[in-house]
Amino acid sequence: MALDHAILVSLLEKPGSGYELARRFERSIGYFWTATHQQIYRVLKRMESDGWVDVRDVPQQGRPDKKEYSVAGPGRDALSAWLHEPIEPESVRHDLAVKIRGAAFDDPAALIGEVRRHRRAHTDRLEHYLAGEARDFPEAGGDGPLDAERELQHAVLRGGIAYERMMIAWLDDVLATLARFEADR
Amino acid sequence: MALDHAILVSLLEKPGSGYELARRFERSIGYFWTATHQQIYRVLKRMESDGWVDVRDVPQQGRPDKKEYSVAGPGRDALSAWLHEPIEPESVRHDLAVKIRGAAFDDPAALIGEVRRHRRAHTDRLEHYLAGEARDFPEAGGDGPLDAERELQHAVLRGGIAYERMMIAWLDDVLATLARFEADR
DNA sequence: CCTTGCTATGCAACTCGTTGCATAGCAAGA
DNA sequence: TCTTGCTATGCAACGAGTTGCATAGCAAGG
Repeated sequence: MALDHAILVSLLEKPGSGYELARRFERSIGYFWTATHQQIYRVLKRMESDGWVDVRDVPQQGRPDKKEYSVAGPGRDALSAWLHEPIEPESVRHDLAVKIRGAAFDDPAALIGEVRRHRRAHTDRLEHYLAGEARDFPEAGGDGPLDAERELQHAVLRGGIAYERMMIAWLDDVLATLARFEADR
Repeated sequence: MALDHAILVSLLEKPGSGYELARRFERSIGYFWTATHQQIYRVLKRMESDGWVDVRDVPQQGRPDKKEYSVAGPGRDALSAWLHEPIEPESVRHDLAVKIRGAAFDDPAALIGEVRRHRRAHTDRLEHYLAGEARDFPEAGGDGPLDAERELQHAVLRGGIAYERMMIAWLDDVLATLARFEADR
């Protein structure tokens, strides 16, 4: 149940409403954890009734009021406990890999368009990450004072960058493989 | 609902029982798609009643009888239809990334052990993949006759290998980052 | 005024995935 | 003989995640 913890981390980084959290899950946090607004509202409600988060009604002008959530003591404790217990290395799920192996029983070359589409999605994400890195972490290598929040966010972002680069290279490999079947038909 | 399709692909590669499928999902298929035996039995039952797969009772000596499933026409059609429709690039879920960002609000250096554990899991998997590659795809580069099933399985395996190598390098990066906080406390 | 569109929150129903438990055949060793 | 352990299948309950829908405030433009 790491959605709870992902929300707690996000609220520790910056308190916000369910709506704002949902937007973050489309961006920064969402790079390694996805969630819809439904899930988020439900979890926030549960965490509120468990005393993990505090709520504050924030009137706004020009837009509807919002409920701003922030992490309370018990929520912090729950997060800390989770951080100190081991978790299983994640299990991966790649629809595309299923498709690639399945293509052997259909028309391999027909997959080329789909793989190209995915490649484009990954190059887009990579560019997005790199732009974010240039914007938020400009002092590359300049070892200033240790800011845990910044340094660790940067480390996670570097992971995202490495992942996208790996995927692009692999999809090129797959495309080269598929091309051999195209020449064949 | 790609579990259906993952099972169909696996049965096309080789017919088998629910139990055998569950074992494959711990190994080859499981590298990019996980499933427990419960899920598998449930899906097989549904696909059987939908006519996607055929069943055959296979008596065995020395062990309990089994039901061997194989893909029927409608199942093949369903797979083919899925192969030809676009899918969304997968959404990733990395508990460990949540932990790393969360560690900023706890004790970063306390994560070192956990990250090392994950690194070990990934080096183990990498070695396992490489052994499988050496065993099943020895003729590296030797462009023999085009066998779609083999070539595409190999391409997917290369993806797994690239993924593990990327993860190991990134976890080393994370460990170096965390080490700076250890020196600090 | 009316539509479109963004912010903001939520319910209900459903499907997918996990966990615990149960049963049963058979082999091998203590 | 009794236990352990692997093969083989399955039910029941629960929790996580998805999808469709609903409501409402407010702004901007046609």
